[in-house]
Amino acid sequence: MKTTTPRGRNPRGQGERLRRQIVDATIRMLDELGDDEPLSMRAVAREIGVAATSVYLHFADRDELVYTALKQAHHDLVESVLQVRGSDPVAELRARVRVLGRWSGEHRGLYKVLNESTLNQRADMSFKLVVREQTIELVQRCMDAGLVPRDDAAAVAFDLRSAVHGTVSMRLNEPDLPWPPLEEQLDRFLVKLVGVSPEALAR
Amino acid sequence: MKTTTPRGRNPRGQGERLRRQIVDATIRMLDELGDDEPLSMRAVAREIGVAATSVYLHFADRDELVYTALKQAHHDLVESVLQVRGSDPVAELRARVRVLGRWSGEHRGLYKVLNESTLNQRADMSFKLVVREQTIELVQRCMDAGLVPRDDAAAVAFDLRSAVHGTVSMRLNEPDLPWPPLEEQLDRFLVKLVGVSPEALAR
DNA sequence: TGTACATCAGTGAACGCGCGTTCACTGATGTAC
DNA sequence: TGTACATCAGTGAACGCGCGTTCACTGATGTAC
Repeated sequence: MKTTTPRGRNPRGQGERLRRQIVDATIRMLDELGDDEPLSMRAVAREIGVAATSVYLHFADRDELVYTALKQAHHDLVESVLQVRGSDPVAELRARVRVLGRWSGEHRGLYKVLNESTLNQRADMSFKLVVREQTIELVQRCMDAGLVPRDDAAAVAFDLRSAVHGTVSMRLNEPDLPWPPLEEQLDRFLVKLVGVSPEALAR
Repeated sequence: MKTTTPRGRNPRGQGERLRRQIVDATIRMLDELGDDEPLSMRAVAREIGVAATSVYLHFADRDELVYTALKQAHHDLVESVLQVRGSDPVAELRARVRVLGRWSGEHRGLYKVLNESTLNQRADMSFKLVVREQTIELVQRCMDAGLVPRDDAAAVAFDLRSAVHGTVSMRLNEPDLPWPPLEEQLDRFLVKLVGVSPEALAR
């Protein structure tokens, strides 16, 4: 689990490299822990083979480090979800939901920390609002294209996000239970909650 | 926040009283913390005005205490959800979902610890399966009574539980966002995911 | 009725640990003159 | 070309803290004889 490079001092002007290593290690460790509280400055430093004090060269305190790492991780997630394109708004919505589902399975701990850690109450996580807005907009586009019944896009998007988050959360928190296939369930949500026609999904 | 009774030694044969106090305090503190990791034996002892060592008279270690408290809390929740009756299966399902929603709002921390703490992966939380089974059974009764379209009851129940858990989880984790009314959303879930007719809910 | 003993419901001091954070420092590399 | 100085990228020792857990103990109350 150690970082690849054997640690030597970075050349002059490259001090930011350590910063990147610290953030990467923090993201990795948060993903393993699935919680922010038990992540320690000392453990991060140990992970990359550096003195604990060196972390303070780049981050004022633990909170700042964790916050930076989460923002970074969330940014990467949003990037991969939003870059998805589809032949029409419904296909795009479906693809996005699937990418989110897959990401959550591949980054179980990060998903938990981002959405369920107590940090949500202690720090400003407003960067998460993008997802909310993008989902509403995309649902609206589905309606505008006449692909799903016209309705309150914000409410429909919220219902969809709730259901998707709910099943993902249950799967992550009790990974040992025998869960039914996620993608089929996501399709049901699109059909039942958004009003996508089953034929549109079969295509 | 302290326990009511000023602490004196319990009379002979009443040693179990302390045990109850410890569990109650633990439940209270877990509810405030919304997480099991930061709960300490010493803090529990402090809370009820007893030596830290006294906790060990009743619990072998921290895990045993937390586990006992959670089991207790879950039992209380299940009691209150399952005792709900309705004039027909649909009314009953709706009432149960509402009770769960209300409970989660009143015990935000407990709901989180029960459903989202890492304890789910470390301890045997199989007592939670009752809820799953009862929901399936009730959905099945709704179908048998011809009140909702016949379908795979297990899948429908799972979809419903996902959606309900999802919205509750989002609301709990970001309590400061301006969430739309919960009960209306729960009704939408009943209509869209289970197939309850809107008229049945209007009654 | 008296007394030795057992049991019960706790207590206080101590252990070793990992933690966040601060402080004064080191030693290589570049820069001004 | 040489050298004093500044800057950069770190380090090591130390602080005080709260924690889980163990250990030997205390002192009131009941019980056998």
